[in-house]
Amino acid sequence: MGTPAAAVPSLRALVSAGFVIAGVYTQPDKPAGRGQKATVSPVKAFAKAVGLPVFQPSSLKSDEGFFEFSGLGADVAVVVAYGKILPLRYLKAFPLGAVNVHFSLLPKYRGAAPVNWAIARGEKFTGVTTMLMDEGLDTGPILLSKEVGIGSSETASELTARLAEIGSELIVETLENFGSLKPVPQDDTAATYAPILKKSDGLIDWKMKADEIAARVRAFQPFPTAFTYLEGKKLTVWQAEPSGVNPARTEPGVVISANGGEIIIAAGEKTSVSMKELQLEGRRRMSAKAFLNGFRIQPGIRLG
RNA sequence: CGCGGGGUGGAGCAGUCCGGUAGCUCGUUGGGCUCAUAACCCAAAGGUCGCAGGUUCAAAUCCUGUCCCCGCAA
Repeated sequence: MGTPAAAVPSLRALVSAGFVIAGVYTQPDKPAGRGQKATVSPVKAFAKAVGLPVFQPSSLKSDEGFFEFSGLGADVAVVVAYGKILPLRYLKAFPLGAVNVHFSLLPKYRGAAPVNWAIARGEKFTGVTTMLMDEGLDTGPILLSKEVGIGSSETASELTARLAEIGSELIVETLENFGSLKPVPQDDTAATYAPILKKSDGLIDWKMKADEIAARVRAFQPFPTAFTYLEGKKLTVWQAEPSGVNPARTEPGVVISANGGEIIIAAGEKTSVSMKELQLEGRRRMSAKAFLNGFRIQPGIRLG
């Protein structure tokens, strides 16, 4: 059971490892993108490509839906970013229960956006964990986990792709050694949460320190992306890095300089940020240098 | 038929409303200046204005159709 691109490697790995897939559950096709075209989830696209049966219930509450699920007669359910809360009876439908692949080192970063928040908080490493699912939110006993370093300039998109691959190896290893693994209860006192990201989380608060802003720029990709406003238009920041101190104590959000291919913005606590890659609404993303060729930004104007 | 913006020399943009020699910043090439430079000065190359029709003496600009890109909303 899974939906986004991050779930595909696990499904592929299970197929390659020789596991028999009784069925693939994924979110229903939804109107998305420009012109509200029906969009197929990456997991569905892969499943259909390799000829696996696909199920896309819009709700898991009905009895018929559950009987269809339990009727698959599988040994275990594998869940990777499915996007729905599984009712308890689903977790107990098969002999070995349900195993989840979570992209953090549990009990840290429980929740929907573990990769994003790990980067946003400036973590140096995170990881992947497989666990037996219980009723709570990512609270089940741990089966296996693997630590993974976070690159200093790595975006959440890039890290998610890496973790997805590592997770695919971990889920295969978990299932192949299932009998000998001892589920270890999580230390709830050490738990932290990674709540689902909202659009508004992307709005840059220029009063934060430069390294925090830069971390969020990397953390909030591909959604909701870090953004600010330039003369009333939304300006998405795709790449940024701390740019030393802010000697003149310019107010946060004010442009300090904009030439030579660099756009320096004042941030909190006398720091400053260099915006390297930008995208103005309606335009495509481009380097700061290219941006300056067409948009003359004068020092002194305020963003946000 | 969800809303909107855009496709103009290698890059990013202006010009389109009020048709009539295609402009700006950057880059490139050559030359100059300088101890030197992403600095400065001079010069040059480079564009069938997304594509196809139409209107007109004349279309980047007006009309019709079509392809592609982007933001919002989901």
